[in-house]
Amino acid sequence: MDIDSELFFKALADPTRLRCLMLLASERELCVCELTHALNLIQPKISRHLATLRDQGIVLDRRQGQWVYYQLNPELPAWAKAVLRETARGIGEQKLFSLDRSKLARMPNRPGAACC
Amino acid sequence: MDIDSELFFKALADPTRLRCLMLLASERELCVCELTHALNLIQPKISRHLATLRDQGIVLDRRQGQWVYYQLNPELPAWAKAVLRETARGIGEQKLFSLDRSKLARMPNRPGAACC
DNA sequence: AGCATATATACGGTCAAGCATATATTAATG
DNA sequence: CATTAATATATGCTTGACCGTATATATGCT
Repeated sequence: MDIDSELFFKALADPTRLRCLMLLASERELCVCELTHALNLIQPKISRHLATLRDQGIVLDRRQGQWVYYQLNPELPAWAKAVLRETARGIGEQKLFSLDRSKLARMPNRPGAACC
Repeated sequence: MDIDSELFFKALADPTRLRCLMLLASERELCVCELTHALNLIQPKISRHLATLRDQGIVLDRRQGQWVYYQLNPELPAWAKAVLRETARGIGEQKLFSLDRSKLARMPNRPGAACC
């Protein structure tokens, strides 16, 4: 698969999208409401940013019932995956991103395959 | 050294800056006129973009006589260096970036330590 | 000093990207 | 079918980034 490097970095250059991607890098698959809760942002904002990531092929979406799950596109070129991996490794421990993870971990009534 | 991840990716999200960084990743040190020639862009544009890279600590500048040389900041955090390395490996062979390199290689009267 | 070259900055204008609010769509449930 | 929950999109607005042109600064040379 091929992506445009300029668009790829533009995608990472927005804090909301970067936080989503960092969470997706550590959690495999998340639905919009989980991301909304973890980042503590309003739903249309999350949805809009996920749409731009999807339009660029950076994430895949999958509808299951009322939920839409997003994951990193496994067909991203190797260099793009490496960029995401190295970035997660490098900044994942910063307060902002750790808090997102713990907020998600503490979310009540998480939907998803995990629980059923 | 520490950098802001959002600003870092914003820096990579502009084609002029990305091309400069890709060239610097393969050439160690380049002056403004070499970059101007290689990318075939007007000088103030190159200069302005290099200034933003410098202000963010992504590159270092060094004046030598009438020339100002730029290089990747060796004190960038490891993850940022890895991102640049992986990106160069991944997209360096695309036409745009190869052409920049060959344009540079063919530049007449290149200044710099190389020749003296 | 005066000119030429290399580089940096200032200025004014344009356009894209992001935002919040409001509304539409889709699916589950009663 | 009506309602609720989850998600997506539309709208109007604002801000910031980038651009080209013009000008300033700095260095070297004669």
